[in-house]
Amino acid sequence: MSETFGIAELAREFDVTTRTIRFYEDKGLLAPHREGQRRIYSPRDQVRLRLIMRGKRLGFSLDEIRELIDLYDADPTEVTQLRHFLDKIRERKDVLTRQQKDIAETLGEIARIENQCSSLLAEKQKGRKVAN
Amino acid sequence: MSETFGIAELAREFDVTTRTIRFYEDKGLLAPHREGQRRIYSPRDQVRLRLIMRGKRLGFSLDEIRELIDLYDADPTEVTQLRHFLDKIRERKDVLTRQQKDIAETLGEIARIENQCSSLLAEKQKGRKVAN
DNA sequence: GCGGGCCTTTACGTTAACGTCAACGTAAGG
DNA sequence: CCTTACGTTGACGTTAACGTAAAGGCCCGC
Repeated sequence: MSETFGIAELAREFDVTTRTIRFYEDKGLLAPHREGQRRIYSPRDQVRLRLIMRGKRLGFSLDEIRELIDLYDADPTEVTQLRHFLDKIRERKDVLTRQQKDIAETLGEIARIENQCSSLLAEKQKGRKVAN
Repeated sequence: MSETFGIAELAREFDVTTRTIRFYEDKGLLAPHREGQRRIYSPRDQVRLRLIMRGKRLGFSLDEIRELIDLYDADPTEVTQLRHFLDKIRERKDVLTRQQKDIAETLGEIARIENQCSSLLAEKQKGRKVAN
């Protein structure tokens, strides 16, 4: 019914260990509500964890991921902060754009190899039939 | 004249330390020719290092990077190997495609934030002029 | 001959991101 | 009351990817 998770549930859902989740909390990436001692994960926490996982897939460090997440839900009040904020955003954009390029290149090269391979495979199999 | 590099040159060129380069060699990612004791890096080695750096920007481990590079210059002779090879290639493609999606999402969200921010900044600056 | 630059190998140190283990609390079920 | 499941904190272990320092070889110009 409720959309809140216990730590074990959350761990199963995201296919990580509870240790990992607690570790992220230590690092300030999560801050679940508590019922007594126990951690309760709201939908918002779940979104955060999703963001964390996405960051990891992109190879970012936990520090970088926290910075990124902070961008998501901070709202800077002062103009100076706002500028700084925009700078950070653009840095991120640059990195991500760079990654896009890298991926495009790599995918291109891989595709070439794959084509060579699969046509080679086709050859071999044709040859086999004939040879037999 | 010659296109070969010493280790220090290479390090400067790619903005890494010589330690890093030697480390990659230890890990089997590079295998430079030697003149006596000294390492000589051919253009081919330079390409390899470039691939390594790209892999790192994408968050791959050195092991994963080596696998990828091995894909580049291996040519599998047996059909069984060829199949296995194609499997690996497709795995890579999947990961990269996944990353593409993740990046696209992240860039989208970041763009939204950037827009909010910059319009907010514009507001503030207009308000300032008026307020003054 | 000597400092400086470039190179070598060997080895121990460090950081991030967890894994693993210990020792304990609490609530439910038989 | 005992076990079982789920949770807690705390502390030490581990792996990857280097950093850093030690000790020395080779060649150059002064």
